[in-house]
Amino acid sequence: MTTIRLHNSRTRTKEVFTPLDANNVRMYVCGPTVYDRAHLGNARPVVAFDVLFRLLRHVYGADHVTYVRNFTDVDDKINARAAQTGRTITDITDETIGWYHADMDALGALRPTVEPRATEWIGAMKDMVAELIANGHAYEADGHVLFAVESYAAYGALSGRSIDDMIAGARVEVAPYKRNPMDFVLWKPSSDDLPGWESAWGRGRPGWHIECSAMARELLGATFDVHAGGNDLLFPHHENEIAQSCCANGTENMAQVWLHNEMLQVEGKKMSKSLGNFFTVRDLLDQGVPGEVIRFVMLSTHYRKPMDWTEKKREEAEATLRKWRHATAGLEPSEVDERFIEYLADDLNTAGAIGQLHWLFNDPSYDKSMQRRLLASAKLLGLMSEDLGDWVLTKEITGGADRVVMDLMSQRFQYRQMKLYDMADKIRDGLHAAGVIIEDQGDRYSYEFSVNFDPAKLEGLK
RNA sequence: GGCGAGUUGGCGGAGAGGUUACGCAGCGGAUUGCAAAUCCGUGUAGACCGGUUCGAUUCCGGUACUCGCCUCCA
Repeated sequence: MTTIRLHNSRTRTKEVFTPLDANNVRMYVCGPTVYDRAHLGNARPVVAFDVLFRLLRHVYGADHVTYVRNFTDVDDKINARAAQTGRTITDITDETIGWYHADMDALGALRPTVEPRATEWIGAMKDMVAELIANGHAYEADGHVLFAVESYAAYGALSGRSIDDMIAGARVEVAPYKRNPMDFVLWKPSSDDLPGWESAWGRGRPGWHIECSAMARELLGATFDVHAGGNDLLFPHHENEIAQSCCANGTENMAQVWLHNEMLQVEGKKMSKSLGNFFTVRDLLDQGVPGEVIRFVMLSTHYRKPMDWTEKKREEAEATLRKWRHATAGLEPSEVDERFIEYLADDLNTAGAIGQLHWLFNDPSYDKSMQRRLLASAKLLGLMSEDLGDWVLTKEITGGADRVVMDLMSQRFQYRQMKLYDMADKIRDGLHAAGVIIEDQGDRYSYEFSVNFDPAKLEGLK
């Protein structure tokens, strides 16, 4: 069996992965707060940990892996959006979840086994809060329920900070009702105009961190195998999750392995909503960038390294996938390449794995056995699948442009036969400028539309 | 200020204490009316300063710089 190694943020080392139960390998990834379109940075953990999901399914069997990714659909940002637009909260969250699914599907991400919505698990959250109060790890104050960080000796272990350090450098709001400035909210009161649920502490709503702890426990158990998310969630979100879960469940660990992806950057800076330098996955898809190309770019950098999104990478990824898809059209996938899987099993080294795919592609044999392996292997990266391949071979272009291009191609062919090369080249250059890729093969020719294809640029050529 | 990650050839980006990463671009050649595509060949590295070693880009220490977290954020 393939040995998987993963870099555990908790121990800061790469460790051999051994599931608690090989018949049910369990992973949890923090999902989105659903108030807006997912930006490109949101897609990085989705794609990275989708590869982990595929790898685990490959190694342990598709029926033996449970992947939970939540939707945070109760949150102050959602409330603010509702107040600002006059729409209802469920209207906003339902729509945003639909967008999220559409966008992540376009990137070839498999749907997780379970996608719980926080609002469906309020009861479980209230139970957990009550347990934490009962065993002395939480207290009620001024309508809030707060977690007492000093009651948990291991608080700070994941992020490597002491409570004193945190207070020293803290910019947290110091509320008078907190015993310790670092204490965080488990339950907060809701005014009548905000979503709220009746509870032993009055009408209120859950704090952000308790949502993940409660849903993870309900769906995966008190301890499970992998908990993953963006590196910016490491503190405070994951630190707080551990505190809540371990104190409520009386366990030493919440998850065996914690994985954190590095940030996606634009122009060397983190892409984030607060900086306003972000664009959404949908923006790219609408510009004609295929989801498979976005995915390829994401996977060409290791998940624990910062990655810049650039136009050049997009072009290279597109050219590579186009080349692979043309050359392997009609080939049947065989088995997954061993060297490839070694890369992947080594802490999800997708960049190395792609390098191996390049190596397989340069297969000199007549039966193309290595290229058939490429096809089988690439599936583990979610690449080269049939459902993501439309962008290469499709000729369906709106507005009758296909007809126009065909006529121009045939005209050019005639000019060439008549050796009127100036005329032929003029058409070729014009088609090229419009984004049409031309290939001559002896007395035959073919063409294809690049993603930059712009029908308007054909106008002068007719 | 505290905590953490990183710095590889023109660009992107891996592995390995000594043996080709790989891709793109470049260069030379084949092919072509010329291109494109394809094929063959090929140059260029590992921030800086020390240490360990027969030998380090790879291990250890320090310096510089970049980035992230400490506040909602993937």
